[in-house]
Order: sequence, then C-alpha cells, then structure tokens
Amino acid sequence: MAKIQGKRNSTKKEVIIEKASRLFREKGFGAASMRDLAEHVGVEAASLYNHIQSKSEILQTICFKVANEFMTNLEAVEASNQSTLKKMEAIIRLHIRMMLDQYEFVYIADHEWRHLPEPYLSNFLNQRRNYRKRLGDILEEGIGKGEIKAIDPYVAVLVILSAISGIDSWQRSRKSTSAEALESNMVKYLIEGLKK
Amino acid sequence: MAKIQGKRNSTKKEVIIEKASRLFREKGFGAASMRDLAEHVGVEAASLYNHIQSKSEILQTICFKVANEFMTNLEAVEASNQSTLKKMEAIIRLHIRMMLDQYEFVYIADHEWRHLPEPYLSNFLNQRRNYRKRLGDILEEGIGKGEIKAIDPYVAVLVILSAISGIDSWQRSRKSTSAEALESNMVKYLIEGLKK
DNA sequence: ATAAAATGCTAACGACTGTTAGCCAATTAT
DNA sequence: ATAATTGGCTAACAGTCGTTAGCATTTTAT
Repeated sequence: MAKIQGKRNSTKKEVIIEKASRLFREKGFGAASMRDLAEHVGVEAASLYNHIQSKSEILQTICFKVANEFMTNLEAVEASNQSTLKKMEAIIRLHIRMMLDQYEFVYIADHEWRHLPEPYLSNFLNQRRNYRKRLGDILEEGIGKGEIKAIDPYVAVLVILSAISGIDSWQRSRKSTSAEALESNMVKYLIEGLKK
Repeated sequence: MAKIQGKRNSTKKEVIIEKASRLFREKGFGAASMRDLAEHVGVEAASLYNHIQSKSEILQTICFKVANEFMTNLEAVEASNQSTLKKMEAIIRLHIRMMLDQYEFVYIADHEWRHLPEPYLSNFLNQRRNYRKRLGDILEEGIGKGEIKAIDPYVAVLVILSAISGIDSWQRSRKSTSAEALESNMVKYLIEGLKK
C-alpha cells in the first residue's frame, strides 16, 4: 500500500520523483543514473524499484503532470469570457509562475521529453502540438475581432512560449531582478507586441 | 597529416563533428554513443580516435565555434554607428539566420553545454554571461539616448534570445511559414516591443 | 622504390548502466 | 499472536560505455 511518509505529507514515490527531477535537470536524463538518484533519496538503487517501475516511468510522470496542468488551465481560459489580451496575459502569467515555482518539473517537460519511450513520446508531442494550436486559435480569434495586432499567430505563440521557457537561464541570485519584477517586465514586453 | 577528404572540401574531423552534431541533438550528448557516431561516419568506433581526442572534445569544438561566431558578430555591431534599433535588428537577424542554417551546431551550444567538462564549462558560461551583458549594454545605451522604450534590459535580452532559440521547435515542414516569413515576423514582434 | 605517416581494423579493459532475484526486517491487518 | 504485506538490503546479470593497445593497410613524402 502506498502509505504516508513519516516526515512530509508525501509518499516515497513522490520523493523519488522530486529528487529525480532535480537530477535530470542537472545532468540530463541520459546521464543521471539510478544509483545517483538512490543516493539522493537515501536508499540503495534496487530499492527504488519497490516504488517505481522504471527510470522512464519517472520521466513520463513528470512530463505528463506538467502537460496536464497546462492543459487544464488552458481549458479554463478558453471557457472564460475575457478579451483576447486578458486571456493571453493569464496564460503568460501562469507559464511564468509555473516556471518560477515548479522549475524542475517544467524544465524537464521542456527539455528532456526527447527521452520518452514510445508511445508516450508521440502522445506528448501530440498534446504539445494541440496546446500550441489552441493558443494560436485564441490569437487568431483576437485578430479576427480586431482586438489585437494582425501578427502571425504561429510565430507569436513560438515567441511567447520560448521566451518564458528561457527563464531557466535566469540568474536567481541577481538582486536586481526579483521574481515579481521579472514577471511584470516579461508580461509587459510580450503583451506589448500584441497590442494594436 | 590532416588531408583533404575526397568527396567534400572538408577534413574527416569536420565530417565527424558534423555527424556528431546531428546525433547529439537527436539523442542528447549523454545518450549518443561513439559507436553510434562511428556508424554514421562509416568507420569503427576506435578509428574515430585517429582524428579526435575524446567525445568531450567534439562538444567543446561545437560550443566554442558557435560562441566565437556570435561574439565576433557582436563586436562588429558594437563598433558600428547604427541606431540602437538597427543594432538590435542586426543581432536578432543574425541569431535567426544562424538558427536556420547552422541549426545543429547552435542547438547544441544552446542545450548541451551542460556536459562540457571543466574548465571549459566555466569558460563557456563566462562567455555567455559576457555576451548577454553587452547586449544589455546596447539596450541601456539606447534607453539613455531615448531611442527605445524604457524596458528592463536584462529581461529584454532574455526574451529576445530565448524566443529565437525556441525556433528549434519550429516545424520546418509547415508550408504556411517559410523561413523568410518566420524571420520577418519574429523580427517584427521582437523589435516592436522595443520601440517607443 | 623506400621510408614515413596517417588511418583503418579487431580485441579488449575496466567502469558503469538499468534492472531482477532472493532474502530479511519492519510494519500493518486479522 | 499470527499472517501478510511493504520496503529495505546484497549480489548479480547482461549489456553498453569511452577509450587504449597492437597490428595491418593505405596514402603521402623523399
């Protein structure tokens, strides 16, 4: 049975996935070994397999957890009755926040999905394509209604998502740019390019 | 002696690096094996070592080749007498072009630098920090002269570079967006956010 | 033609990979 | 108290990794 861990309010499987996310980001999925991971969890490598089925399963869990979270949020935004600009701002802000406080997970979903085994790889890429398509549709609708500038929606989505995912190279140590300032400045830049 | 290859106007070392760049991008540095690479070059794994010294050396060559190319261009732009907007546009266009026609190399310098061994890793990161700093200085000067909008230069650099590096997820197959259209649309979006 | 250098090959080393088997102790359920 | 389950351990497997040694062949220089 999956019981509650003593210290924290999380199962050991969750601890494993959390530690793994850090390791996968630092070394890359291929270069991170199960023995490495085991050491960080405080256990022998073989013992990991009492909680997970394979190394790939960890990657799958992380990637689809992130994908589902973004997708759920997108659906909420789509169903809302805001203006196009407000919708885009909501999405942009969510992406930035996710990047800031679920950094490891988002990073892996962004950069290590290549190592997903089939059929999960195709599945993941389909979801991603679908997500971007629907973001583009929001922009296109906004253009049709004359709410935003007539920019190529595909390029705009590319720019917005890539810009945010680039926060991974942000130097958290810099005092000059706090998380809040980063978010507001980035929103400003990205939204400004959409306004008429 | 490093002699000229029969077919092409390139040494075998260059062929190895070219094939490796493709492989490193597809599988990641850690997951790409020398035996894999050897097969693509048409040779046994051990024979590679007649032309290179190690797997890491290939990564180093690629990363610093790209870094030097960008740095050289930046110096030319800095020395020029253009307006801030023109300077930024020149830099943006170069980045996009590099991304489009030296895709594999740029991708690796962007994503696989983590696997550089010390002291090359520190060296590379220093160069990158320096590059971004100087891009930020160009923007700051433009703001001081009142040529562009008073945006946070650090964030602007982050957005611009990240947006361009995100072209790696661009679907070349899409007929709807040619390389030229992509470039002009992207420049438009990114430059627009800088204008007053 | 002969020497020298470059480049290929096979075989192998030692280290490391993800994962499984089998056993034992601790915890939980009856 | 006893049985059942969970989760830890050690040992090991079969495979792959980057790399080196030693030898053979081809190409270049003299």
